[in-house]
Amino acid sequence: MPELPEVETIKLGLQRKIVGLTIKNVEIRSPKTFIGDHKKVVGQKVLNVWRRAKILGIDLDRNLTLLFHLKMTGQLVLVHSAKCKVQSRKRLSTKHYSLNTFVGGHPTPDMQYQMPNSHTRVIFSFSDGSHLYFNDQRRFGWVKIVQSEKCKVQSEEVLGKLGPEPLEEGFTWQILKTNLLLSKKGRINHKSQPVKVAIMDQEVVAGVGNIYASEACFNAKLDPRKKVKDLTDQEFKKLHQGIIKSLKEGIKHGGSTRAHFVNAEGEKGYFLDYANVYGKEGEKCRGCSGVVKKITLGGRGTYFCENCQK
DNA sequence: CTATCTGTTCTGAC
DNA sequence: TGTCAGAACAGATA
Repeated sequence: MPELPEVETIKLGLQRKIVGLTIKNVEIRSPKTFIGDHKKVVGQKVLNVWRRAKILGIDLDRNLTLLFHLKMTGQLVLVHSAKCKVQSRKRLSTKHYSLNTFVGGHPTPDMQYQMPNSHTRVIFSFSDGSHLYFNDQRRFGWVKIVQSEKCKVQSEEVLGKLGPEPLEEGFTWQILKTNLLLSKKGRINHKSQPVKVAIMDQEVVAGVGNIYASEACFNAKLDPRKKVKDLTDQEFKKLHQGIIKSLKEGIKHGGSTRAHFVNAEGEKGYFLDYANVYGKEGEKCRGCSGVVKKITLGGRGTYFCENCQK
């Protein structure tokens, strides 16, 4: 699932496995998905893998960086060795498979893990024989080549306008409050927005998507409908902590689920298990005796407990 | 079968 | 200026 915790999980996995390798080939199956001249990255070595908001970056030689955005249904699959290619579903052993592949992004049924599949848009081949598959069912995601130097945090040119990284030190409750209350031209005024909608703006805080926005409000015991301008300092503090907690739990989960990802039940277990409210409509609240309700805010599904989120 | 839902983000109309 | 629908697209689910 391509929100911050998922992209972070992919980053950690790729860091261990592709740094130092050289790209031997790039196959583009969906031209719209790849922006730039793919030939430029062939022959370049992977220097580093990083993340900013929901964007994944792979630094290469020659001041080149590959940027990935998975959008809603993007997925990255690294298959280490062609020798261990899975032949049929019956032979799909979790242990065997997880040793040789690394998967991150949008969950799909396990049959689809034979790579490439019908959703494969770009394939990178590395010097050690491994392959990185960029899959994206809805083709909203993209890969692009940019100059590494343009990826500096301050630069809006290639990464867009992004607020602070929620898991870094610079993200304090005061910064969150400032960004939420800031009103200046060219920027959305969040004051009259529901708090859940406001924290999904990447300029306020980077990387919070629809799931974690609901989860953050639950952790903060805050009604997602509450207007930003009505929040007290105490509530900004709770919101700040709620965001951090939800993302950290997501990362913890993303890391621990990876190995089980290929199980038959893996897909459902993927996020429904750890979420407190997301996707839990009608279920008992984990924090009180209430029932989780689903509403629409800013056009997006929103889950919360009316009883304990005030 | 049809209708409606979906984890993202940008654009343009009103 | 703020709000909203629609566009990119494809599949799962009711």
